[in-house]
Amino acid sequence: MNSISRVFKALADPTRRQILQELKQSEMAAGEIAARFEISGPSISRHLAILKSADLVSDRRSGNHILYRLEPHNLANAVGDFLSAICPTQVIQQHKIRSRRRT
Amino acid sequence: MNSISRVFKALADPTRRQILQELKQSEMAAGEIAARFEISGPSISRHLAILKSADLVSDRRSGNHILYRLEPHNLANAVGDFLSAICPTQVIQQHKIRSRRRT
DNA sequence: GAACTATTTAGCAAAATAGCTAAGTATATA
DNA sequence: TATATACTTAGCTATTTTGCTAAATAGTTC
Repeated sequence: MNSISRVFKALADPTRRQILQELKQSEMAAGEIAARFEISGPSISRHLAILKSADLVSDRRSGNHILYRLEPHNLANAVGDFLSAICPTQVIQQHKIRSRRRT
Repeated sequence: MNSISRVFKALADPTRRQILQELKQSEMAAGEIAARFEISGPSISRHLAILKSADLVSDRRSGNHILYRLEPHNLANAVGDFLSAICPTQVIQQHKIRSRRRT
């Protein structure tokens, strides 16, 4: 599966999108993430593996914990490239994902 | 299912993403779209229904044909809102989905 | 209205997805 | 080294998704 497919597949699940939201604040241990959801630890672990394989998060071990961190560049690249390929520039400009109007 | 979920589910399939790309040029009849893919007409018809239920395309009848049209605003809104919610402004600005640098 | 064209809907099979529990791996600590 | 903690991997089930063909619907034309 190619990169863009992995990203959009990863984003198709609401739990995974929510995990990304949680990680926006700061990196978190897998267990800490799991504690914020109703579903089981192993299920969250699998969601994290899917997010990681899409390069939307990265992980690192810290002692007994595994810390997950959002990788916003990869998210912005994949999704942004797609948007840019589909939507006329004008539409993107009209939307608030634009950067500041004047620099 | 809510709007954002419908959009991301719709975008999860590569055939559907490609349909959106094809529609970027101009509106097209269902059969004309189907002709560009290997898969059967009924399967394309279902993909179109999914894209429509996510408000990513609209359709209108013209005589014997049903013409599908890209709805880029809905695409930009849903995906853009999500990106804005997850990625720091800085990351979005660095990416080319930003609008022109200076106006 | 009968026949033709364009498209969708129905019904089915195969594959993918997401959930669970149980078992395995890795690190920390007594 | 034994035990505890934190996660992941394996193996299973239920559900959803995607593809197909056949049948139904909508509009056009003779």
